[in-house]
Amino acid sequence: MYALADCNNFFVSCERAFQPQLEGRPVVVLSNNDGCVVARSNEAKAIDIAMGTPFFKLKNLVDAGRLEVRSSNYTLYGDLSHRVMNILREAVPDMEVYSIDEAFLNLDGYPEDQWMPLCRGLVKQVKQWVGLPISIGIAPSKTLGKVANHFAKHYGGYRGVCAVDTPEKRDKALKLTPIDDVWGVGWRGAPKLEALGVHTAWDLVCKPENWVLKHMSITGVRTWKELQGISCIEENDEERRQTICTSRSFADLITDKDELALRISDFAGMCAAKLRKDGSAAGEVAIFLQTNRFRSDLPQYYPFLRMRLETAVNNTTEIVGAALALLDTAWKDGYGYKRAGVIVAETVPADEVQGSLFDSVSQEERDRENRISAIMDKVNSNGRTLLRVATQRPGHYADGIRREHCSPLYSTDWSQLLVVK
DNA sequence: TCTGGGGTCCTAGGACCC
DNA sequence: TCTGGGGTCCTAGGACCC
Repeated sequence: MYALADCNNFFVSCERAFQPQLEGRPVVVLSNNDGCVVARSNEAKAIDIAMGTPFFKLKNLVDAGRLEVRSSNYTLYGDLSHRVMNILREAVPDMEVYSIDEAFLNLDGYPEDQWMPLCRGLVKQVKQWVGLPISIGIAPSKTLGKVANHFAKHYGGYRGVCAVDTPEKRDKALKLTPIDDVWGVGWRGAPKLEALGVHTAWDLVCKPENWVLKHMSITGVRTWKELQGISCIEENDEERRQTICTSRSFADLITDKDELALRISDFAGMCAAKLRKDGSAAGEVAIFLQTNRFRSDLPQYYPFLRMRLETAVNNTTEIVGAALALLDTAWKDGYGYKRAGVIVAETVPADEVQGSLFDSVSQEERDRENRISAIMDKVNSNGRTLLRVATQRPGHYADGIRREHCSPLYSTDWSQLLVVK
C-alpha cells in the first residue's frame, strides 16, 4: 500500500510560507528568465490562468493589481522540499522522493487502521513545522495513489487525506476520473482514447488487455493494471542518472562567441559537479545551441553536437574542455543565441571507469585534475560557485538570467533576510 | 521587447552479423 | 525474371513525467 504525499501548488505555497500577504490572492510563479507560468495558486487557476502562459501576456493583470507574481527561487524551494521530505522520512523510512514536491511512502508493515491517522498527522505536522499544505492519497498502486491524491486535494471533506483502499471505492473513483487526469496518459494520448470511446479511467479498465496493448503499447498495459490496483511501477532505485543536462535561456540574445563560451563553461562545470555528486563519470559530452524560435524575422540555427571521451571522466577541467571544443565546431557568426546547454551522457560509476590504452591524458594529470575538482566541491559546498576554472563566468551563475520578481532566500541566507528587513 | 528546465522509457527503422 | 531467415545493436524521435 502506498501513500502519495504531494505539496499543493508547491512553488506558490513556498512563497506564501514567508509572505502571508499572498494568502487568498491569485499568485503565479514564473519559470527561469521570468518566461512563463510554472505554478499557480487556486485563485489564479480560478481566473483561468493556464500553465505555461507567457508572462508578457499577464503583465496587464499584474499592473492592475489583480495578480501577484514571483520569479522562481529554486534555492528556497529546494530547502523547503528537504524539510518536508525529512518529516515524511522520519515517519515512514521506506519512502521514495519522486520529485521536488512529491514522495511515495510505502505503508506495508503498518496496520491498516493506522494509515489514516498516520497520514492525517503528517498533513498537520508539515503545515505546522514548514508552513506548507500537503495532500496524501492512499492506494494499493502508485497510479491509484495519484487518483486518491487528486480527490484529497480537490475536496475539502477529505481534510487532506483520501484512501482508495477497497474495490468499491476504487470503482467509484475510476468512474469520476477523466481519462486525461490519469497518470501516464498525456496530452497526446487522451484525445486518441477519447476518440476510441474511452472517457474515464473506468472506461479504460473495462477494456480487455489486448485492446490496451494494441492502442497504448506496453506502458499502457502497466497503467491499466495499476488502475485495477495491481502494482507494477517499481521504484527507480538507480541513484545514477544516465544523462545530466544543464541549460538556460538567456535574457538577451548572445551574438559574441566569447560571451557564449562563458555560459557553456558554466553549464559544463555544473554538469561535472552534478556527476561527482552522483558518484558518476561521463563517457560522452554534448552541447546544443538555440536561436530564438519565436523571432521568425531572424535566421534560425539549432546545432546539437556530441563527442565521445576516450575515458569516462567527471573533473571540471576535462568536461569544460570538451564542451568548449564542441562550441568551436558549432559556433556560427551571424546568429543571436537565445538558449544553450551542456549534456553529459553514457555515465558509469566513477570508481569503475574503464581506462583507455590510447588516452591522451596521463593518469597523473587526471589524478591532479580530480583532486582540484574535489577541492572545488568542498569550497563551493554552500551552493555558491566561489571557485571555478578561468573560462567560467565571474559572479553568480545566474548572471544574465532575468529574475525581476524574486523573493529573498528566506530559509538559507540570513544576510539577505536582514537586508530585506 | 517578452515564451523554462530536467529527466526516463519505448518503438521503429537502419546497419550490420551469420 | 527469379532474390531467405534470423538475429543484435544503435539511433532518432516520440511520449510521458515533474
